[in-house]
Amino acid sequence: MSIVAQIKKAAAGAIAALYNVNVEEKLIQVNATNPGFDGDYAVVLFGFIKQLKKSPDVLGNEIGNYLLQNNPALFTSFNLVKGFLNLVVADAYWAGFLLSNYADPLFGKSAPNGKKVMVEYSSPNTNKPLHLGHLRNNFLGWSTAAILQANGYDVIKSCIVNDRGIHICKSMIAWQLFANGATPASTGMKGDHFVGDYYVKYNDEYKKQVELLTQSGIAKEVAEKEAAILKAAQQMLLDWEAGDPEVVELWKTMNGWVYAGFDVTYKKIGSDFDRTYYESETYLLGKGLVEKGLQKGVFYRKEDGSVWIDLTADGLDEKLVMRKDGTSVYITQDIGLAVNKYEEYAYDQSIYVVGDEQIYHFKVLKLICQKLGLPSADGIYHLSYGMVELPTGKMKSREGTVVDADDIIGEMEAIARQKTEELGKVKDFTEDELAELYSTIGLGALKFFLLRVDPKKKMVFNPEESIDFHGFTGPFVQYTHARIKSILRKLGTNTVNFFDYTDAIANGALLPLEKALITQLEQFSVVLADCAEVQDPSKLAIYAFNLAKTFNSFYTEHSIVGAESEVKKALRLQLAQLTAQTLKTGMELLGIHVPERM
RNA sequence: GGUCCUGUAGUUCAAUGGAUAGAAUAGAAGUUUCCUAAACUUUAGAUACAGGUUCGAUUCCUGUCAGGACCA
Repeated sequence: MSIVAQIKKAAAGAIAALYNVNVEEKLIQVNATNPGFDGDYAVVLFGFIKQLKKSPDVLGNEIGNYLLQNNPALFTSFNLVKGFLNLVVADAYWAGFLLSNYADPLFGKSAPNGKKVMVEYSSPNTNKPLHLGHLRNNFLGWSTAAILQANGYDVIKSCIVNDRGIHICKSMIAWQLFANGATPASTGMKGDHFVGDYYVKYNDEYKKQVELLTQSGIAKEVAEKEAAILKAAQQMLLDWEAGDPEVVELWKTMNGWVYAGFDVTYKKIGSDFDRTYYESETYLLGKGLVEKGLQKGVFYRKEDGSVWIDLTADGLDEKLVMRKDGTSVYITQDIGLAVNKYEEYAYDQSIYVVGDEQIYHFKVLKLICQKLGLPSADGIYHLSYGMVELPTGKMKSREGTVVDADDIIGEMEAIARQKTEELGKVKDFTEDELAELYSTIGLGALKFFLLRVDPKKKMVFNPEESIDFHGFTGPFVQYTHARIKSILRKLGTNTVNFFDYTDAIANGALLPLEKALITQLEQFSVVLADCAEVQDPSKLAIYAFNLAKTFNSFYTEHSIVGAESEVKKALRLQLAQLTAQTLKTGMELLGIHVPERM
């Protein structure tokens, strides 16, 4: 049990014993004692002074004395500052904690809890390569899945590929018109970039055609609908839906190119999926549910034949679920897919990692599923994240300000190389080892940068700052890990006698930085559980950074090799070992590797 | 028109209703015969505005202003 949980339990016990009042442990506030005051953790008393009709001082003294008498192994003293009961935790307790955990490879993680969670993330369109926004999605989705898994959940990672629709038809038509049979192989291009270029070409041509039509006196709104290339793309979509063999063949070919490109990027960034859905296989799924909804009276049909649901009573709008021509809309497909997923996996929760522009969409999705009485409904959860913006504003593909995923990864690796060469610390590495290190550092910087911010908030990607490897960054944490591993290699944990030194740890034996490090390590499992509960990896990134920072201060101040006693040497070595292990676990859960040397 | 989100140092980000609002970076000043200086130490600098609830508000409520997203 964490120290905070133990204090809550002990405080609740004290109140029950002293005043015969039952207080829920959850309602007892325990904070870290502020620096400048004596103590480790503080029980906040304000909440009880009314209920127990005692002044903070009287209450604090009574509870403090009771805690001391009944938990002599845990607390050594207390003090009162205003309404805060500051408790000093015994140094021997901290030492005992360290001794029993320093060698545990599963430190911080939880046993299986029997709950099944599906995490859907990435969900690319197949008409263009991935960009920075997709990276935030991928990193967030992968990391959330990993964190849930570490907390005992059975996790299924899934992906829905938007492989059909007007967007891919636009690339297809442009390829037919302009490519002269060129392929990724013939041009030496990565498939997703190749297809993306034809999507750009489509838009250029479309603009040109609209321009020409407008000049010939046609109104702009009409021109935008009548441009020949748009008509051709729309026709192609109809042909695709009708199963025209030639169109389907081209569609398969071009999607194949894109997948080959995506595979390279996914492998590079470490995104993987247990189950991949394709929109071309799921887009008809929801149709049967429309009939069911009509029968149940959840949906209604308008005069023109279109089908709607009225959500105004829930503060939303009326929402179209089927067009008058009988084709379904996005929301209908999503309902169908949700049902499908539930039938396949019987999940407790289904998390959708999707941008915050779709908050409304997911509200509607969940609500409709609930009204239809689907068992898949209540587990639906939209993990929304904010857009990634540039200092100049939003990324706009039309203005060419989109940061390409492959480009930015390449840039980060190049900087890692440059920096590594400047410092010259790994001159004995082979080419393969160097390449791996550059990838570890470059991707580590990028992932950390995108994950260190609360997912819900939009964030600004400033290329100049983001490529910094100093301060609150991935490489900072990686460097701290490498440093510790260097010490462990030199000292060799086998050569040190790890005797049980708890008896030798008198109160006050731990120096401030030793204690700061050990208390921070003790919080790891709590932080990890909290990350899973609120589905927010940024807390883990912040924790890892703070832990590394504390270690660096400790490292500068106190020698491990030249410790003043055998007890301190063993203790500090274990501290270093557990810190390295915790940094590694934490970073791996963010999808970031930590190097042995850098 | 309606719904929702966000406003914190110059900048990018923190802070379960709790003590003196933390970091990073940029700025200023330092640290290497000593376990990796991608490090460490010191320094200056912020809660958009106005009310309300509370023993206590960056946090909750109302309004204003600013930025953003979505629905038809």
